[in-house]
Amino acid sequence: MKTDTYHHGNLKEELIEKGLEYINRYGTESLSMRKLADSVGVSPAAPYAHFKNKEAFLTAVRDYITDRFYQTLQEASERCPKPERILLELGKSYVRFFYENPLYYRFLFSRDDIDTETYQPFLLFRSIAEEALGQPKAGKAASSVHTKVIALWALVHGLSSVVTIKGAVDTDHLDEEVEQILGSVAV
Amino acid sequence: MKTDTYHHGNLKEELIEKGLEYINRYGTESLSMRKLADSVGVSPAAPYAHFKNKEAFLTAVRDYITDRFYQTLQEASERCPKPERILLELGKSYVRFFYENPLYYRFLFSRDDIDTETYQPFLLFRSIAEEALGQPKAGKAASSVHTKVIALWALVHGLSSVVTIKGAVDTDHLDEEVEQILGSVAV
DNA sequence: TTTTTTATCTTGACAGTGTTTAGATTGCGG
DNA sequence: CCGCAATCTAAACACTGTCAAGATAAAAAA
Repeated sequence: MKTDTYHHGNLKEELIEKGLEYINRYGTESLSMRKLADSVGVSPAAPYAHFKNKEAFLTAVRDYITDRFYQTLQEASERCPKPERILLELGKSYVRFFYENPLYYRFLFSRDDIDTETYQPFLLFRSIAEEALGQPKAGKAASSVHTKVIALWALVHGLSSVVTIKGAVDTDHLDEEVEQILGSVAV
Repeated sequence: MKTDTYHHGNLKEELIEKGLEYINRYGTESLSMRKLADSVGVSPAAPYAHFKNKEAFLTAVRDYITDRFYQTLQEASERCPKPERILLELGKSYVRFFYENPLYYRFLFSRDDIDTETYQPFLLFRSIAEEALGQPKAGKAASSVHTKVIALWALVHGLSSVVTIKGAVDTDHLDEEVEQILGSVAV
């Protein structure tokens, strides 16, 4: 708040938010710790009191975005009244999130340490999808549900990437398009 | 070939190949023009006789990879004898290409100037998919085929991304998995 | 309260980066 | 063979990530 104090106050949070803003506007490549520090009114080395290095900072921003993403999915699933439409709503939110923030997709998935068993957005997606597709019981049924979940996930995930490519999807009617596409592969 | 000449000979090509190799081994972030120049035995500024700047160089490498990708898809489609299986074979090659070169996916699609109408791999994919799904004639049928093509593209594209995420797909039996996933959404 | 500790920030430095400029070298067309 | 254009080197610039030493202030301990 007050800018002329020696101690900034909440530098860590402000750095993350400014970084988030910058990434969504200009991308990750041109982001520099020095510019970021300067834009917050702090010396070049100040951020290193809160982050071990640039990579650690970017990880923090990624975690921040991932949280937002997770919340978006959760809200979408809670908002949907009819259980037979929940997969459609979930898919639409998934794609819309990245459509509205085109640079997030590349940024989020540019790391290689994501694990299916710990990645919260996927775990949420999976549990909802499993419920909607019918609980897996045993044997062949379970593996069939599993592949279908992966297929659906890959589909919305791919759509999120494809939607940023010019001419692929009519983004003026994004929700309808996504719904149609999801419908065309028989959810 | 001979290293001790003032003029390198084919610096441009060698830079691209070395860059390609580096990216696939260490990723794009840590790639530097100076290291690259050094690894080819040339002074730091030499690459700039062939590329306007780093971005232009990376674009050249992207184009190079995109060509390889295109050829891979084309070969897969030509290799497949049965027309009813061509979509499966195409999808498997698509995914396998990025599975074998995990860093290519991020690198290729980190630019935002891809256009559906000029991006060769997509044009190839579309023409094959349209053929396999039945030529669009007019009216509703055409738009139905179009959405299905986008859906399939998004699916294999998403799988290419998902396949690099730990635990998502059993990569020991990649082809079978992909075939099963494609089958589960009724191609 | 006063004192001590700890977290936070600044200053100054270093190596590495992209890139430009001026000049050296060389292959090639006349 | 000569001159031109392409290709390279050397030297420089601004900028980057990041570390070490010290300044400041907030929090904890006395």
